[in-house]
Amino acid sequence: MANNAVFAEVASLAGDPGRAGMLHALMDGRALTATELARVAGITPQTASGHLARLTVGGLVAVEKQGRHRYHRLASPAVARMLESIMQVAADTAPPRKAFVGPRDQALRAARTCYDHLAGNLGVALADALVTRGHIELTSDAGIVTDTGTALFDTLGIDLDATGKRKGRMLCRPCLDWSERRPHLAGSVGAALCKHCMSEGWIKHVDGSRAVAITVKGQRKFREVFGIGSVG
Amino acid sequence: MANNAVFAEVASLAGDPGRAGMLHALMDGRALTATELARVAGITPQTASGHLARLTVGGLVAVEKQGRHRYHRLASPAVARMLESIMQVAADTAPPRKAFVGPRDQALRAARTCYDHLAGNLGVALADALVTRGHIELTSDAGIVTDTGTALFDTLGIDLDATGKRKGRMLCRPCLDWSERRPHLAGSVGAALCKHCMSEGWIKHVDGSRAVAITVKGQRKFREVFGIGSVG
DNA sequence: TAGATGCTTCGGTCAAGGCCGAAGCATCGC
DNA sequence: GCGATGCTTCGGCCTTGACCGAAGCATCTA
Repeated sequence: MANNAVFAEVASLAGDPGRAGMLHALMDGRALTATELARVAGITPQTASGHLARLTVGGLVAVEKQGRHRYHRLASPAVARMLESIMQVAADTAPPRKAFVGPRDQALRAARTCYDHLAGNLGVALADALVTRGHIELTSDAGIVTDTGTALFDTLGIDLDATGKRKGRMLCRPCLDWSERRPHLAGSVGAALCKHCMSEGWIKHVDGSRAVAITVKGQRKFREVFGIGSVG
Repeated sequence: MANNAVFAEVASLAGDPGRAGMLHALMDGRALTATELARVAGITPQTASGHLARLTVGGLVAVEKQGRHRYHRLASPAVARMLESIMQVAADTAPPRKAFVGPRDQALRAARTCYDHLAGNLGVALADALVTRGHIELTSDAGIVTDTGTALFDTLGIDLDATGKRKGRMLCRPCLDWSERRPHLAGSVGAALCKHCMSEGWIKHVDGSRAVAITVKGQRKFREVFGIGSVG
């Protein structure tokens, strides 16, 4: 079955440490240059270039040329979901690893973006708050925004209609967090919420990583709106 | 970051043609012996044995000893979802491949199991029927069983409560079909439906593959209950 | 036009791992 | 017990591909 070969090729593309590092870095949804990706993956630019070429023809990465820079990003949300699910399994497999959490790791666990939505301690706390306040309902399979949730998002100025084709009820997707092992909010609703937090200046990206920092304004807002205390 | 290495290892485990073939075969949710898996993957038993050992320590496969047989199955639903998502990306990447669909491929496209739920032409047709009749609502992110849907499943004798912790609304998960490129019904609801079809004798597994055949009784039932004509 | 910067291609080295044949254990049936 | 069957381990062959240094191309700046 030829299909099988394609499957193996896609999986093996993600199965190299160098490429895995680059894909990991791209999981924040932004587009990065080859040199940046080489640095985070700990390889030389020419090696990264070869990897990126393979990832591009393999359909995992899309590249956009801009002057002398070439910006690379994940080719589709489907790729992001695939990486998420691999991280999921990897987290299950992973050793206890209690000790040795570097500061960088620490920041990632506190709050990070997961392609287009929020994850980490903050992401889980937000999902928890929304659930306990009755704004959303979540199972391991799916989620729904309740009427009060819709109202809340409306007052916050989050446009759910724009992101997903709304028809009657608003559905959303839970995403099991690899660091917290509990679900956070993904899908179009999660993306809209993340985008809102970002544009309102409640959170901002830390240097060139997926980690995000909560601003002072964010601390206040998260407390006021969602009743979330100190996070991270 | 040590985490990255685990990620790459998990992905590379799925990234070998031999292992991919075996994992693909295990996607029907059943447990198979090493020899059976070797045959479907087209490798010798001793090679398969080595692969299976790696898959086991890697946490992708669980093994159960029974007499002189050792039955292998996917270690968790998370692994199944990971494989699904890889197939998803692989299908996007895949060439047009219009010609050259073997009879085996044909059967898979008509109807197959996807770990614990139904996929292929039949799976999509079922999802379509349930949606157009207002029994479920689906987006790309999530799904919900309506009141009439709950009633329908009740009269059919499908116990939704047993599979997922029911709390008020019943949520379910859509799963994009790699052959049809449209969503079919997954999650606990999809699993319950598939289990019901199987136990009622509406469908049955074809030899040792993921393909399922619709029985005569099934043809009648699918028409009566869901209004689905000839499928496949 | 000249130099700096980002990126890719080329060439060669080298380690990882997939593959099988043969042999070794375990378990079942008789 | 004894052979048959399922599976694993061992040893050796061989392909794949990851890696980097050096050089080449493209684009921006001055």
